[in-house]
Amino acid sequence: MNTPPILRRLTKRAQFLAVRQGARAVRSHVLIEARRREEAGAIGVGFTASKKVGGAVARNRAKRRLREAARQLLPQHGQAGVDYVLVARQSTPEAPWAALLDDVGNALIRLRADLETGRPHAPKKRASSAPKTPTESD
RNA sequence: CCAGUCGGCCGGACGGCCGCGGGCGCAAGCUGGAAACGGCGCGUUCGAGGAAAGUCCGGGCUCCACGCGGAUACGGCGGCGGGUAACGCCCGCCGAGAGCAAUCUUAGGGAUAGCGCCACAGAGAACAGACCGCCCGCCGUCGCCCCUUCGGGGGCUUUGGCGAGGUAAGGGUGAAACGGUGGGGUAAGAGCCCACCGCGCCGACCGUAAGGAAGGCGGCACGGCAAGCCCCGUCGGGAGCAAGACCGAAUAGGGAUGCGAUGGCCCCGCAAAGGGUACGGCCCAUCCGUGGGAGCGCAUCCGGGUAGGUCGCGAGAACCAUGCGGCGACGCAUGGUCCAGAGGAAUGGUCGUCACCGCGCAAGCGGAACAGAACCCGGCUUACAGGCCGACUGGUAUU
RNA sequence: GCCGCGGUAGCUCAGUGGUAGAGCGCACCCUUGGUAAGGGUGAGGUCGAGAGUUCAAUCCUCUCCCGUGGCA
Repeated sequence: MNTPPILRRLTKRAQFLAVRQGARAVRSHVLIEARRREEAGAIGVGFTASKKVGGAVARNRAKRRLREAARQLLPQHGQAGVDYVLVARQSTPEAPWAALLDDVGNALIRLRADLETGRPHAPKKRASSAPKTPTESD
């Protein structure tokens, strides 16, 4: 963990769709999705804001704040080899900065726990590999 | 000072710390690479708007179509003159309308080129019409008066009926009813006549023009809708940077060449058997035979093209200053400046000071609009906290 | 980013320059011992919003709002 973690941005639509199949953590100001990639290495991170958040100005602002929060917190709480997608919610542009940081950090910690403990079964349930492998019992 | 009208401008400022995107540069350092060069890093510089928005017009640019030109169809525009690359935009002016005024609004060609529509109400609605009413005539009638040869006649008045009579002033309907007011006139009325107003025609003169207009003539006729069809004038080929150009993986498929394997199926040639025969080894060719092709496999190469990538992509109808021309839109000249360019998309986080607004005696607390370039430019439209400047109008006060 | 289509009753849709309609649904009544079906009656509309043209606009024109589809 003392090796400097390399952040890599997710840019392609396919990457975002893949992360949707992983674990997720919802907080009042943010929704974070995470999924372990096949190959290890850098921390992947992407940001997204739908039109529900607001106009172009509000969406840009939400993504900027999420980007800054990720810049501060992801090196500590993120895991190498995992892709994260931070999704803006309606309160993201106007939320107090401390509360937003709290939500992001909290969600990242929770996701790390989920990925480590629940990795054998929990992620695979939703994983995109499900269609290929025979469907497990629910 | 109060109320109002118009035009122009701004859209918080400065500074710490940590970060972001583009350009340029880089001695050393880390890293990839054979190298060229690149990544990290370091330095430096630039980094959203007045609407970046809506995508409603006009252009540039690109591709497609098309001999030029013109016509038709379809669509846009529509007072006149000017500005402009162009416009449906802007400026000035004209006409019409609103306002005490400053000023504002105005899709504003043609209704005797033609077609169409004008509901309901109303008597009548587009070559108009006559319900009530008013008047006249005829016949009757209540009352009064006059004349009388006593049969009746005439006049005034009340009222009723009839009329292929007059009239359109009044009532009433309607968005709109073949001018309005007053007077004369008449049986009653009427542009029937007159005055003024309105309307129509002509029009000296003024203006580049739209148009204005002294004056004259005409008793008055020609309703509205063309953002209904249409006519006239004028403009327009279509699509759009997801245009378009270039590079181009994996997989599948296409083509060329070579090699290999060829049992069957398919196609072509030969013709032994077989069959036909006009008796010419002339004709036919289902299996077997034989030669070839196609098909099959492998290799190499070629072209299209998907994912993806590169370009298109910003020195411009650019901006700033000054001067000159113009009422103005704008133009010209000189000098200066370089000013965003991504591709899940760059301006954020935090702290401080000042300025603005609200609350509060105060310390202080809270607020700060509309909104994010995506090929570029000129307009229009729409959204918007707060503030600044200038010009003008009306009122009030003072002089 | 560019281009197109649509908005009428709770729902699905007609409609035309002068009256706003149909089917389903809803309410009440009849029918039935009681429902369903059937029959009858009725309620329910800023015709997405605002301007303009017109005597008159759901309709014609312009601007805005919302929804929806296509284009590499």
